[in-house]
Amino acid sequence: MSTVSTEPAVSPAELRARLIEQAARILGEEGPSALSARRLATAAGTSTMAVYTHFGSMAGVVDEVATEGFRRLIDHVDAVGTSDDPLADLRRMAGGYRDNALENRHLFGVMFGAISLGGFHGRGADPEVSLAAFDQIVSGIERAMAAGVLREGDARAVAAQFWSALHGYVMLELAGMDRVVDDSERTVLWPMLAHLLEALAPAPR
Amino acid sequence: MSTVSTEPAVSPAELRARLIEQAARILGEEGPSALSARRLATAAGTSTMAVYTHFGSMAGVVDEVATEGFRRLIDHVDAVGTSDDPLADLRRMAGGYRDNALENRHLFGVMFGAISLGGFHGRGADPEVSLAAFDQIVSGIERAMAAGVLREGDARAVAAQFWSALHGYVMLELAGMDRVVDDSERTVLWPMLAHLLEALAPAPR
DNA sequence: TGAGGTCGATAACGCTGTTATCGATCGACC
DNA sequence: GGTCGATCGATAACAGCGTTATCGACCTCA
Repeated sequence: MSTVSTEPAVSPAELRARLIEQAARILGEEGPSALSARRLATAAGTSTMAVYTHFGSMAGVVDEVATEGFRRLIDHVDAVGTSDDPLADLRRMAGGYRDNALENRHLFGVMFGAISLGGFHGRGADPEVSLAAFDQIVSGIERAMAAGVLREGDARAVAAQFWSALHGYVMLELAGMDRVVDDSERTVLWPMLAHLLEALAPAPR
Repeated sequence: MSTVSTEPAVSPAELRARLIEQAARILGEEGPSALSARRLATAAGTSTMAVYTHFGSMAGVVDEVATEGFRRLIDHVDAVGTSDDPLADLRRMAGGYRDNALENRHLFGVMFGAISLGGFHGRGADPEVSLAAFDQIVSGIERAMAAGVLREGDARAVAAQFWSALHGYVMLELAGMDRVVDDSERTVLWPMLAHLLEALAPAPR
């Protein structure tokens, strides 16, 4: 028998990807407190040093995971597709946004919670990726304007309003604040978005 | 000279209050990563054990600080007072909410960020206090309904919509997302709230 | 075949949250 | 008035944390 290792001998790039993947998994399954350098390294089958050669610090890991979270959000929202009813598309985008947040609550927290306790919080996700997520909403608004169901105007500003309202509802829901109002999905989220879009509708002539 | 100590000999209740006060101060001045049991104990002039006898764990401290944050928010919003223009009052409440968040961003993060990294997050603030904060908004909405500038309806549901939109804008601003839209206070926050209230206005007869 | 450089495994630093132990101090009750 | 009981906090220890220095192994290119 030779001394040749029978192990796969992963490349640095593979290892890096595996670290991000495992970090996202641990975060999602066990929450923020379970994500440590040693734990992450073991899960990825390597040593803690690999974490530091690839990401510099745990904050670097978090930034990378946050970016990954935005990529998944984009995919999730993209999956709802488009129809010939741009307002319905916006509603379905909102639903996708919310579903993604509820299914990946810890990941969502990292994406937006520069605010973190006891924690490493780095500089946040790659702006290019988080901007792409915002651009999805902008596109949705633009389609609605082009179709004449929303008043023409600054699509980015309108998209930011839509996003703020949606995001706020989701954040409050994640924080458990939805308990202050019963059945809030039916009496808060959808009416709120409907009101916003209604006020942005073209003036009746 | 007797052996009587010249120290103040603080009571347990005083010490507890001092711990909460110092925890809020450290968090506000130096951020989440500076808040440790030893650091907190030293700042309050005691030992780490005091933290555990009074709060059980650091998570307990965080819950208490979050509750304190809601109390300060309530005071801040209360300070705007009321006028005979309920809609203007709502706008000023929103301004107070936002100002409070920007001035105490770490505290704000703890209040709503059950989401925390590497962290202790406990069960959140005392529901009674956070509910009181929500009730401020409900009262504002009720006054507007009573004055006939908002359509009569479920004030709690409407308040939740108002809160969601406001909260979402503030959270995105704290996360640095306001950079995706220029001058967002003027083109996002106020127009968004105006649109929401406009859609909730009584139907013209 | 050799040289250079990248990458990760090992071990150590000071710090963290948390707990066991124990002494002091204060109030109640006989 | 004196003693008993309980509450509270100071000390010291534990395992685990992020991070770093060291160093050996490997892969690439000449």
